[in-house]
Amino acid sequence: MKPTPKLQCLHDLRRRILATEIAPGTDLDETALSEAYGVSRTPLREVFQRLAGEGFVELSENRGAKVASMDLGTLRTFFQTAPLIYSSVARLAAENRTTAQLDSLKDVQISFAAAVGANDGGEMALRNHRFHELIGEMAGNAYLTASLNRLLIDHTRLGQVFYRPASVAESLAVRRASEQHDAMIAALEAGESGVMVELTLDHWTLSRDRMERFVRPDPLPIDVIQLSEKRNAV
Amino acid sequence: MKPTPKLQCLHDLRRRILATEIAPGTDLDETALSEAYGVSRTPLREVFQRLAGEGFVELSENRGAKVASMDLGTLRTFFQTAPLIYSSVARLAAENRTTAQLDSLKDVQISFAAAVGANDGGEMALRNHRFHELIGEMAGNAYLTASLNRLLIDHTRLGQVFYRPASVAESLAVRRASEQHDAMIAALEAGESGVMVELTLDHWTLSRDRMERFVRPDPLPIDVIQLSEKRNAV
DNA sequence: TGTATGCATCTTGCATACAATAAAGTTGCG
DNA sequence: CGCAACTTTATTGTATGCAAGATGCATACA
Repeated sequence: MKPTPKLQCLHDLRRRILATEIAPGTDLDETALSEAYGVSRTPLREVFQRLAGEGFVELSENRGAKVASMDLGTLRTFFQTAPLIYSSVARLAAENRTTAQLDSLKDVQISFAAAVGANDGGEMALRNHRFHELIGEMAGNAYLTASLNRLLIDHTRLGQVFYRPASVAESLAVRRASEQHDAMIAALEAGESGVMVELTLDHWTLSRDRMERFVRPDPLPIDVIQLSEKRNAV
Repeated sequence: MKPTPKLQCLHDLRRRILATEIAPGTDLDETALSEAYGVSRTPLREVFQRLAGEGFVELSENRGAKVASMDLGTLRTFFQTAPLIYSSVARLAAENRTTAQLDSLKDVQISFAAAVGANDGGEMALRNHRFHELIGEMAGNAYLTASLNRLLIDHTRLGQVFYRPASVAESLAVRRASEQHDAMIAALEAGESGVMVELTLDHWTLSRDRMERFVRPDPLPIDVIQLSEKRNAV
């Protein structure tokens, strides 16, 4: 693992996209980025191609690279697909995980818990991303991993939105999520695929509810009496 | 759609890999291929990156590109995953297909039937590939499509093996597959997702059985009497 | 005032030349 | 004769320069 500028650029772009530091739909300028990362345009373009393959960006002819957008259609398919893939991967992970992978997962979970303690929303989202990415690796199924990683990109980007504010209710949900991670590690270690699947679905439900509440928050208070008076007045 | 040499190269490499004209595991030489396709190494490398993103090839640092291998692990996960993804995609395709997509699908099926008539195994496999790729597009689910397309790559490459010989039993199976395609088109047109899923699973079973029979053929005849005589002789 | 066309500028795409890295072969020494 | 270190060679990775395409603006005409 040597920090060649090209790989550093690749990793940093991934991170920035996941952190929505670069917003979905943003055009990526070759010249500017190549100067910023100190690489020439040639390797940068290869990085773009690779990011495109992973679903981080979209390429179009003579139009350069653009961060993958998240429109209504994307969101719809996201909610449609996530439970299926997540639970399938969870089952396989419990069956196939190696102890080395389990150790890595534990490390990541420690980092995640630390971020929760520090109330660092961005860090939490990224560690959470890595946590689930690792579970994907445990499953050892290249076909599902392709799906999973794309789901995780959008999941993390959506998560950035509501990891930030950290109201009291939110931080409670985050602690709950962290506990679920611990339980998952236990289930994976024991190879209890059934438990793992159930935990994963619970985890999904928790996350989904928070996303839904963000999209459709409680309506602002309406002064009902005033409204009815108005109606009578007319 | 203009035939720029770069895209031509991309498509041709895809075709050759699917046709196992370039065998799994083969190393791809940049210099040789760039000369062959009349493009410089720079765009060719971008093609490699793209093919890697699609799962056709694997890249490794300072080691160039290699056609995606198909070892035992790959096969195992392939059989494990295919029915799940195929049926999920089938359901969505029936719900979301546009008439334009349906027209394309009909065209491809005509080509497929023609290839069956001409007994052209390679062409059959490629048209079949495109048929199922289109169903993936109909589903309109980028996450599942990522999985599906990777499955299809390996499915087509496996298929090349047994599409070739075309014994009497084989050609019967192929005709059966073609009929299933027709039925699928009808189900998609009617939006009958349940029927579509069932057809897809039948289609999978047919394909799987042929693959299994190829991997584990009927054993050679054993002269049992001779063997038992030998045993007595010892 | 609205629209169309031509020009200028900027961005992307490609090829060639050069640098770095890995593989293979050779030579020297034990 | 065998092993090891060094040199050579082949192949990959990177940079720069140029060409082609796209975008935006200005000007002219309806």
